Amino acid sequence: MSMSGNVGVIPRERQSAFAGLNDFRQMDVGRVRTFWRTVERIPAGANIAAEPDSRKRQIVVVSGWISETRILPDGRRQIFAFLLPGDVASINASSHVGSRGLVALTNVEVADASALTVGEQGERISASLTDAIRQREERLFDQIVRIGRLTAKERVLNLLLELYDRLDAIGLVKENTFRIPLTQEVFADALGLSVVHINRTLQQLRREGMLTVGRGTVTLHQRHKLASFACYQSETQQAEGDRQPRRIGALSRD
Amino acid sequence: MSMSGNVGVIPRERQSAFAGLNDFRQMDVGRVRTFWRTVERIPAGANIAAEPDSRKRQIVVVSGWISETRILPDGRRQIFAFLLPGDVASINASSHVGSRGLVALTNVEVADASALTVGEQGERISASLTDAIRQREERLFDQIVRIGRLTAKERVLNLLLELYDRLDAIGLVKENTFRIPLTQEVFADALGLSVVHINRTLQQLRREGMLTVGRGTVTLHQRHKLASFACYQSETQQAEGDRQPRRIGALSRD
DNA sequence: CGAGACTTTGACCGTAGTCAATTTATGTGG
DNA sequence: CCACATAAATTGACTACGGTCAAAGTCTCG
Repeated sequence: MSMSGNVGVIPRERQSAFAGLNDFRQMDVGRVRTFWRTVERIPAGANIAAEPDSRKRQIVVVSGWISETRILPDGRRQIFAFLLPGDVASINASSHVGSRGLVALTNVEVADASALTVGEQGERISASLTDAIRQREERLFDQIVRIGRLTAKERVLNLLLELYDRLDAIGLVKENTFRIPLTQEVFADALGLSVVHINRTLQQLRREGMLTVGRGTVTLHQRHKLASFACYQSETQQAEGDRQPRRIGALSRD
Repeated sequence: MSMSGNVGVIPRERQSAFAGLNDFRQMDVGRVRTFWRTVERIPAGANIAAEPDSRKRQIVVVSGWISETRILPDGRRQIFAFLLPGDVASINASSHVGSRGLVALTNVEVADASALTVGEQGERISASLTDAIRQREERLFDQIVRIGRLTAKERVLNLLLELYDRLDAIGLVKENTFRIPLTQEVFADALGLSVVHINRTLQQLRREGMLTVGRGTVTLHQRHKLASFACYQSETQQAEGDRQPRRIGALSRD
């Protein structure tokens, strides 16, 4: 299964729409031009797979949303992360049965990361990619905490707060509002909840005036309060508190 | 906060106990000798923090169990992963409030990864470290699926199966049995469940003859059946099954 | 206008959490 | 080697968060 979509040059006009990307990774305009030339376009809903030849592959998202997903044999689905412009991901050549897969949630443009790390500015970009990878891992931890220890309300808020910050960083937030091309089902699969419960949770959050949702758009009110309520900490901290060391014992009786 | 424990040379005699480590990362004996010299010993229950000076740091576990943990401001705790001999982890200099922390679950010996990647064999070891890092990420995904989409019984089995495979790979499994220095509370924090429920789940699994637990030891019966029951796949596959593309819609009404 | 995808609602269920008490290790000092 | 202290494992009673099922309502788009 090879990558869906076609390769093409993105018209210059559109560049303005992604202006934020420049700031995000400190890539200079010249570099971004090169960027455009190696961009691949992928239609919404398509799978992003590695070329049959290349074993491994790293991509950078230029525009659009991607989800990293795994589907269990019985149909249950889990979304690990959402990839936004500027994010990096590796594709395992093996996109076969059950692996982690990348799915375009919108029309997407991706660039080959390896193609960006060569040349004069390569090192600089390489560094920002390294940083992107680090952030990516950090987000996986956040995701684990969300589904492992937070309640439904907290999960929803926590994820929305993360998306807010990430989108804000690339200039896609205006007046506490951002576009979010996610289905409630997708949201549910990311947060380990059922669609029905996501729906009810969103309603509750709306009723409580914590957020406004509508037409693919989300507005967060009083982000500070929300953050502390949902145990959210914008890309750095977290609260430690070493619990007193316990005896390291056996799992059980017998 | 600097790394707890003291640095010392590990007596040669003990090396035999970790024979499996050689096979695991294909490190030749000579290299392992160097290994020992840079080993740091950490007592059970202690925190493993970066030296105040070194910004980032990568370590390799030589012996013992470590947990990667985060504690939320309200005390809830989530364990991201368990580190076993041969595993790699990076320590953020900032071991302050709320970050991800490494906690020794047993007496532990760790080596500095960077110290291992220099010299003649450095490249070879470096490669195996890279591989270890890849596996590590893969396991984070497994962890997300576990707590996001599996039931309590499945979670417990799935994790035990993973530990089985990892311990087996380093020669620490005998007759389907392995030692597991985990408290039910630790187990609970890793699987996003309550201690009480972990306890009851273990009992149920015992009653159903799927496993035997006792005195810090676990025996898995009919691993194959357990694996399919718990959606476990030993470090490779997974079942894909692209759900039909849905319309990418808005999150809601209004 | 219809079809299909998505959202919403209601009724009901069940897995897992909470609280609190009890029992069972495990260890330590005398 | 025993008594006591403490961590860990267990149990029971009760709760509640979130899941399931099924039907209806909305929105989009061809």
